[in-house]
Amino acid sequence: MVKLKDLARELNVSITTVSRALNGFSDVNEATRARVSAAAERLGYRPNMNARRLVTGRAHTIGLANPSESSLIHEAHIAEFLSGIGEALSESEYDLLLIPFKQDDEIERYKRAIASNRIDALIVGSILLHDPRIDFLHKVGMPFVVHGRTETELPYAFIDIDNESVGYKSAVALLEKGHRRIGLLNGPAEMTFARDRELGYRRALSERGIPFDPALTDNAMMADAHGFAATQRFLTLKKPATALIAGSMANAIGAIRAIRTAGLIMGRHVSMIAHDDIFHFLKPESMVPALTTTTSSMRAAGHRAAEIAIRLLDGEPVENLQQVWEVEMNERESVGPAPDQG
Amino acid sequence: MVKLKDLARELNVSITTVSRALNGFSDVNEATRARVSAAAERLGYRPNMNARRLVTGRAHTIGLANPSESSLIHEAHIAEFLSGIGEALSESEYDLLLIPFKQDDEIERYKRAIASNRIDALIVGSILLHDPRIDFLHKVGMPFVVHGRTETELPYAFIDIDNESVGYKSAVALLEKGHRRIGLLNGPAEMTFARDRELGYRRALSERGIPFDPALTDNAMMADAHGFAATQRFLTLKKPATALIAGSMANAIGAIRAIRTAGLIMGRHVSMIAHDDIFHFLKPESMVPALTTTTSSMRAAGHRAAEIAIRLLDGEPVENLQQVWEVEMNERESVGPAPDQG
DNA sequence: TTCACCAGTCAAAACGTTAAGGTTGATATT
DNA sequence: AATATCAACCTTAACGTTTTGACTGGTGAA
Repeated sequence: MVKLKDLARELNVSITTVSRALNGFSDVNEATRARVSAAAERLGYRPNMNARRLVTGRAHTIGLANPSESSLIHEAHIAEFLSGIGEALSESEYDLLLIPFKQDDEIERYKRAIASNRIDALIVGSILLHDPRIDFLHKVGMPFVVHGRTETELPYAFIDIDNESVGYKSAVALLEKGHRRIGLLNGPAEMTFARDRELGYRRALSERGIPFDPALTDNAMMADAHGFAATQRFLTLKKPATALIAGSMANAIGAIRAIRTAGLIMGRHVSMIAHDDIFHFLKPESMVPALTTTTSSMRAAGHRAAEIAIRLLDGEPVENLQQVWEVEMNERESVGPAPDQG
Repeated sequence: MVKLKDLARELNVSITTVSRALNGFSDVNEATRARVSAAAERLGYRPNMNARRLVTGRAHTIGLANPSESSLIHEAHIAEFLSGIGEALSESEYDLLLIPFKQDDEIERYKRAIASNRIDALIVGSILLHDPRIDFLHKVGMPFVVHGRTETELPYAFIDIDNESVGYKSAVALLEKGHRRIGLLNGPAEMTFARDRELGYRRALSERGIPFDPALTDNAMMADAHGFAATQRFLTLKKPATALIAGSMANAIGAIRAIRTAGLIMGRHVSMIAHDDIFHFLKPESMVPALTTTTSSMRAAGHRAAEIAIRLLDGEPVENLQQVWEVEMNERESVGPAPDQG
């Protein structure tokens, strides 16, 4: 492995000069810099990251916690999110450290990663309404970016989509088609995004004077099986749902199966709008009928989260690093007018 | 951040003694070791990873390449695989470095990670029949574990499932029900796993004297839309398929939709067996009808891959680190007898 | 008594880089 | 002519570990 010393010997200059030449300092002659760069290129020099990390005290690495039991939404979403982070980081020479954790040792894992100087910043997801991780990170002063939001007085950097609007827009679109019984297949109640979506959903209802019926909401992790079960429940109520809002493509698939199993046709007997985080292996436009969705790219969110982390480390104030993305609605074929109720 | 020096001062011993006590050397008095451990615990000492890495020359980190354009099967699978790696690594204090790459710079990224001393070993997936990455890693002498297999004379550590058997068992199960026209929804032809599955499929056919019909195989990335399109093609041949083998749950979903769209019933008009890598958000047993599958856990594979990497670094010979897992068949409701052909 | 040995400890060097401050010799300023 | 300034380079010290080899004082053997 070729190191600074080798380059220095080769070029008859000091190690310092080589280092400063490569790092773009102004007190090195342009001719020398050119010679150094050429030699570095020729010999395939790459700085030893660990030496650099030790002396600078910066790990040049961003951490991301990853649950070992893939329980929550995480599952497929995280792959896309990760790719987005990867895109952003590879442009800026930062590394990504995955921090695996199980059940309840997440904060313990954070401590370990922080104390051993492995990371400069952290990206945290799967955010709860009241999330102890946020308090902890604040307390120890580790820079962090939240994917989502939480209830706290403390300032923090985040990237989130407007989940209130997801619930609101979806509900409004269905209400305008005459639907009055709209089932909400939502995420776990303790998660902020699920709370926000319900808030939007309820606002749409109340603006139109329609009472909220708790029997028409389901809180569970977003999985195929839950979408199926909850939809079956919604469709067999005394006053069954005529429309559904699905929290993700995963439970939308289950919902579609439940609709079919009941002998109903989506877009005719039952309408549906799903939220799509964009998986490449499951496209709403290729469903039959094509699924109307609210859309936001998980990958883009990962990309942005990483960018925010880097800007944070570059000293940009937290206030500039709080972003909420509007979601767009893609109207397709799964929404139709409410059927006449007997 | 508390360091060795702090502990040494606190305990009135040398830095060396603290280090050796903590690292379990035999030449330190048990009483001293106890005092040191207690103090380390009390003050929350964690070794600075970067200093340790620098002096030992080992990064204590395993790398995993991650495509930025999530094109191939990778997508959802990688999340499970990652979790498995995470499980294994967290038990052994190793870190996991994600190495993002796009299109064709994968080997370039490897070089960078290796030369800068970021990783001790690499796990590589999405393996091609002839894979330049394997040759490269051999050449530079970086320890690596392959998830899958490739055609090469060189020895290497791997974890793979018996894909030939996946193709064979699935085909046999369908042939025994009288099916003679079996569509194979396979992965890209240049990938080893897809080649192996086709090999098994063809062996089953030829053992029964049934000619292989290329019109009944489809090679494409495993996505919903491809499953749909290929199934439509298979079902509209002059002599249509009466059964399908789907390479993953992703294109199985598309296939199911195509079957329904054609007004056919799975398990009755068309039988199907899919390979299931086990996603928690998509369960074959909760499909209607429940899907018969061959099963292998992507998560378990990730776990094992990481274990192999660690054993490799511990000096275990490559020959001991080559594992092929048998897959099991889960019979459910999507396979029925071949319908009478007009 | 002398020597060898051993358990337990330590000082010093090394890992490869960055950063602080000093040293040149040449040019500009007075 | 003396002094200040400056570009360009260098020496040295750090970063926090691990590791090597040396040093103790005590014990047992000769």
